[in-house]
Amino acid sequence: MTSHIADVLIPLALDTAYSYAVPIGLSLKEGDVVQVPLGTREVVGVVWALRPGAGGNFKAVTDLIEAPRLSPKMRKFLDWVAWYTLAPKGSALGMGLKLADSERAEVIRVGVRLAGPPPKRMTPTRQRVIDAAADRLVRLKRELAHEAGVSAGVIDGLVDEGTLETVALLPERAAEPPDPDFSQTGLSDDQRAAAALLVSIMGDIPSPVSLLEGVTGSGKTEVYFEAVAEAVRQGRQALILMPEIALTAQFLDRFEARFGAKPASWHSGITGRKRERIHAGIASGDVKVVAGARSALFLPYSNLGLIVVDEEHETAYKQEDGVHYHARDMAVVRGRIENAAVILASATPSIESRTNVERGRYRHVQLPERFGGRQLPQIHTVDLKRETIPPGRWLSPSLINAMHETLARGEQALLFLNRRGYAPLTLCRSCAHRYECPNCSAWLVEHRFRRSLVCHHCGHVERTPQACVACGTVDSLVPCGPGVERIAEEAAELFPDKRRIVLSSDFPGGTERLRAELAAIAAGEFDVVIGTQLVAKGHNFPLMTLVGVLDADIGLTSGDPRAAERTFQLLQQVTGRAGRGDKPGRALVQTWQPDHPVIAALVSGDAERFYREETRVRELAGLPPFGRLASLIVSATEREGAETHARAMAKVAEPTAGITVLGPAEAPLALIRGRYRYRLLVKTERDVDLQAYLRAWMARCPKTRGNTRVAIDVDPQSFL
DNA sequence: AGCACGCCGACT
DNA sequence: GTCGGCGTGCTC
Repeated sequence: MTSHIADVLIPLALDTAYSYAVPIGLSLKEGDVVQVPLGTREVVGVVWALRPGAGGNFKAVTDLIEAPRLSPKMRKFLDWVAWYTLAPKGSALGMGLKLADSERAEVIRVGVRLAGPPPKRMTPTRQRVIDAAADRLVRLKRELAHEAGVSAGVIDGLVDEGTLETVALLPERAAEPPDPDFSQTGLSDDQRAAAALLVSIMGDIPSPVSLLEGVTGSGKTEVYFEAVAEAVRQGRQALILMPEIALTAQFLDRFEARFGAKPASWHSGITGRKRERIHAGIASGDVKVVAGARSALFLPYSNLGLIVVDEEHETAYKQEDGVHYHARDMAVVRGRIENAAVILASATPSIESRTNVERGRYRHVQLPERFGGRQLPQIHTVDLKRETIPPGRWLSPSLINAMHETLARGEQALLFLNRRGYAPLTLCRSCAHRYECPNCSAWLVEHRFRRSLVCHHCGHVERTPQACVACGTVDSLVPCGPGVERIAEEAAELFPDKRRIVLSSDFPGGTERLRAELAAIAAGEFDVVIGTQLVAKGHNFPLMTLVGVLDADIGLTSGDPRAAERTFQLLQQVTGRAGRGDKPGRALVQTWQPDHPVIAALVSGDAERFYREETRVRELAGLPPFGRLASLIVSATEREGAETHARAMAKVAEPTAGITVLGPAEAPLALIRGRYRYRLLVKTERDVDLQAYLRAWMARCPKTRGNTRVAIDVDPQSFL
């Protein structure tokens, strides 16, 4: 006989909580983490609701798990995320709980110190240890061994002899507490005014959202640090969200310079004990400031006062597997639920954030100038219709001249081409065979360095053949078009004595080496940098005064409705790399269409102009002006199955008022790997509740349950 | 997510 | 004759 029933949500792809009987003697509260039987196994779940009643038909809750209880606000947030993203509630819970499930007791760390008489048998190594420990301070075993230049075994021996004693140390803190008044950075008048505005509205209810817009180098970070300081002064927590790649030592050092301690940092590389400590510290409120990638949004903050979304326009904030969500949008919602202020910071704000400013939903805080009077780069177009470039070459005479001038002054030049590999297309010169991917029929891209042909769609790799696979002719492969590797070859011929580096996401050696190379560039160890969009983001290169965009038209013609916006942002970011420090920089943008609105807006530096143009272009294309786009991803184990399925769903959807299927969109790489998936892009008219329609739509295709994932790109503000 | 159940192909 | 491949569906 029990008197209560617990509805337990389990972090699996289940949309409903399951009911369990609460055994007598187990006192539960809503939000408690519990263990329950499910089928043949035991799983962890969270009490989502508790109600009176006899649980005769139900299995019983096994036990209460020692883990921080999920607050009502956290549960509300997860419910909202599940509703908004059309994901099962259990999947949403998975994001908030998986972080906690390895909670184990903290091991007590031990240190050693000199305490007893010398050992009976003295040896030279033992003597070195005793000398090193002569000050009688407590040291970690490893540290002492290192200091004395001996192995840990010697220390153990001395502990057994009683010469050294072990001492329990306090557990290491997840993060040292930041001091909001550690050091005030010298802010300019503009920065001070912006910071004061952000700080002044922090306690407002409903919690305010601010768009902090400032060009590269205008000191956005220092400005939002003042808001972080204010949150800490108020005894509340602050979260700084950033794209994973931007979470660098450089950023943590800047934070430390301002606050005297590093923030807790949270990203996929933080594992094990450290992860648990930070998690527990956030739940208890000990950790005051977290700098993290998007998953940090789902941590159990006990008293969140501020969320900063740095580089808010970044597409990396979009999670495209499992639950689909945009971390920036979810941050706005979590801020509202937690009564925390939200600051969206960017040099190139997204269209939806601009729109929210225009509609008066977000406050616009602008930083007009580069800090310290730095100049914005001069941007010029190079009209490819007017310049003569020999076949097989891609650098225009204008760009080559500019490079000579720049390099002669000992400054750096960046050649930007958003295309990995050597050549995007490979043909056989004798039979015109075109190398395509066996899985997705996309062109295979030659990677000369790796001696292979790579599909940039699904990751398929094959060795570059010696002879044509179709006609057998030897050495007949012709590369068509340029990739960064080929540009590097051209630069090597033109500037043989200059130090060059090629950077792209397939850079050998992984993220760590990449970060080291970025630092080396900043330190001036290279003259010419050739890179893909990787170089557009995050890092500052103080010696770089020239940026050459080799083909500004890439991306403008893709079928993606956000192509223009993305290209504009990317080009504005990459040209913004030029002229840091006190050197004015310039950017040369090679293009076939100098009059294209994106290029024109880029050259004039007029983002507003771009935005107006973009809105007009979208209207002409029949697209909604912003947001209100959704993509449905239908997955199946066979390619044909997914495609047929998607088309069937489209048929059901078309007659539904307000939803138009725009057609298939290219599925992102992550979705293709492993399983074949198919993505449809749909739009809705103004004032149509997309969520409701998609729900109805999915209900009419019952077989799609669990097979369909829906990514929604709608302004969440309209649902608050 | 697991795990069971079920339906077809190749083996001691 | 079974063993085991995966495809499908359920878990309070």
